[in-house]
Amino acid sequence: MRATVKDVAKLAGVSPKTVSNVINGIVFVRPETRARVEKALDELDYVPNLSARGLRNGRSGMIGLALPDLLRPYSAEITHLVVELAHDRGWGVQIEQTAAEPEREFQLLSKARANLVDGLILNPVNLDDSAVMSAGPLPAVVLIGDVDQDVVSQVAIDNISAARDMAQHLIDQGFRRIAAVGTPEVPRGASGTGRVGGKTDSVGTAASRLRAIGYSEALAAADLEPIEIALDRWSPEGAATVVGRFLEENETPDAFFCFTDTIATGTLSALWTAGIAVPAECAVAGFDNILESRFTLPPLTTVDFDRRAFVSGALDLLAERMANKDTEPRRIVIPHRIVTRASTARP
Amino acid sequence: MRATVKDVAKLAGVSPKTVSNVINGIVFVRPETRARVEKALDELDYVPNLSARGLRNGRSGMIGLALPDLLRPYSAEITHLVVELAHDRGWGVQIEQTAAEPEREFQLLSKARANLVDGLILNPVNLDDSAVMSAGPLPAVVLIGDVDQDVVSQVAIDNISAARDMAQHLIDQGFRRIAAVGTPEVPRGASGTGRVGGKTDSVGTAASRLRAIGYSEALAAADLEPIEIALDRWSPEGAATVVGRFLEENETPDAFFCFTDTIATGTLSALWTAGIAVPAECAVAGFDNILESRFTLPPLTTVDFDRRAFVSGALDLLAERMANKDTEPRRIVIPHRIVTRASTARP
DNA sequence: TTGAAAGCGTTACCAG
DNA sequence: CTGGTAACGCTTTCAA
Repeated sequence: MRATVKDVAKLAGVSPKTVSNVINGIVFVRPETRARVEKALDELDYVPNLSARGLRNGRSGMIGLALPDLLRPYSAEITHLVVELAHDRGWGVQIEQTAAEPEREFQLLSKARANLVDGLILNPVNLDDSAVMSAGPLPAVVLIGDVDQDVVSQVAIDNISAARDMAQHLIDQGFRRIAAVGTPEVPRGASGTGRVGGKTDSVGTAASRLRAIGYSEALAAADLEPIEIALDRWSPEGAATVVGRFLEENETPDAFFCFTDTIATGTLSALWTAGIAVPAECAVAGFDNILESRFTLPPLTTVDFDRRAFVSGALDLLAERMANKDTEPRRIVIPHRIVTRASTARP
Repeated sequence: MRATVKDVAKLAGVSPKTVSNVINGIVFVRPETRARVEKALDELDYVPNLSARGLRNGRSGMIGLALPDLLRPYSAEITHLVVELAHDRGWGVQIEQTAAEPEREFQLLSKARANLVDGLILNPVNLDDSAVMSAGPLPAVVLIGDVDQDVVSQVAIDNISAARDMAQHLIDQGFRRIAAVGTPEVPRGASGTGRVGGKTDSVGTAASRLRAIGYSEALAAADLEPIEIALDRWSPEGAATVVGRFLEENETPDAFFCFTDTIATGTLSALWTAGIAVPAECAVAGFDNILESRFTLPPLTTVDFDRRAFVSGALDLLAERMANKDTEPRRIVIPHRIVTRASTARP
């Protein structure tokens, strides 16, 4: 059995409270006593029971991180940073995946892992403002992504303008027939968004919708015809399949604007398979600037933003909410920029 | 304030025990009483406090997952599967990263997150058998990777023979000058295959050492000269830089055997930059068969193993240890195979 | 089948 | 500066 404060106290000849004081190191303890306690601590190889501590002071020292799909390199980058930066603050990270079941987001939001996490960073997919609103008394939550709501704090990039910028970059390069890959699966028309709880079908993720809007706006402004290629899931295999089929059935466009770098990976593969040279015959652009996109062939033009600032901002906001639930929700927008690489070089 | 069992009990006009019985659903409760309790549960939006439950039961319902570098797509795949399969067993997953500080592995091993996790899946890097031995009374731990020890349960692939098989595949394809990328950073001096004994300083990760051994063995058997390109970190940028420099200073080999697919990504990029065609002028092979390797240009020949079986095995072993700490440590070896794609086609 | 009470390991309050 | 004691919310003896 593991040693407890009582055991340590007994061995050191002090009370449990004193041991606690030594461990938490806030209160002044006489150096001599402290030494005795520390010796006992060491001797018994004392490890605090975090469940007990969590029960007592109402905080577990853990935060939750909920991402739609952990399989993607983008998720890996976010996870990596969250774990690293949370560690610096002394927090552990519990990880969850939401895409498998739509209601999971809502569950996490309303229960926050039943007090086992002190706060939650949620990258919502299906969630919209109404869902957030109706979640009842909220735990400390920060959304990462771009959801139109002001109930909880949020860190985001401006998806619409980023997509517009990228589409504009492609237009500026002289491309005319510019296809978007990764648009929502449902023709937009119903402005109402997907509602969580299984009542309405999802019409695509928030990011997907917003990027589609930015793309459309830029093309409309240049009087170009949009070409939308929908994807049910943002995976390389999905993109390769769908784009491959598109290439068989359609004239090759001047450029593909892929809504993530992962999609671009699949698109590059499909073009390669079809024997179409990039960028000579067709350009490709991505979104997110994942680490690997510098090493695709050719290297990928993409939308970049400071991921560390992004995650760091999320943790700041979370700390704020955890310290005081009554603070106004804040929103941090991280700037973005187009990183130009060979994949969109002028033919 | 959140509702507790007491509140629910009061509202339903029963005792806390009955509420507990209803929640855990093991003991028979009269349907009528059950209904009343469930109504109260619902009405008060009761959420159990997992810290309290954890304190009482001695189990938190969470496991830890510790990987060296969360940034890699390989880590994302493992994480994805662990979260998914652990979820099926009703476990939450706490995630940790170990590569940043070498002692972290040891800490995790000896403390297991101070009882906040019931078990730990650890992918060791620096750990060797002596470290495992000396960790003292062990929590439920399963190692993923290939460490030469039999103190704790382990799931692994046979790295040596997998690397040998891949090297042999390259030899069979007719390549003679075959370079390995990702070998340990050994101070050259020890005999060819830097074998490492118990206490010696680490000279690279376990996987790196074992793969180097398999590679050397195959080349030696074919009477070929090994060409080892060491890497301090298995990243695409590292590989691109080091291989790029290698290409400037040396004659291009017939093939690169990269010790991970991530390294292969960087290698392909370096070859592309140098204007060397793959596989026409130089072949490239990887290891792990990450999702993206089907979509590199050209698609990557690599070592594949059933990742789901791998993770599922790890969870089985962990469950075994958690249920009964006195069971013998077991070792599961997952079979591997070479997946042949265009990157190693005969010139 | 249900109720009362004890206790898991910590920390906080209040004495001394 | 330190010791006793209570309490966090839950589950689990034991009794009824």
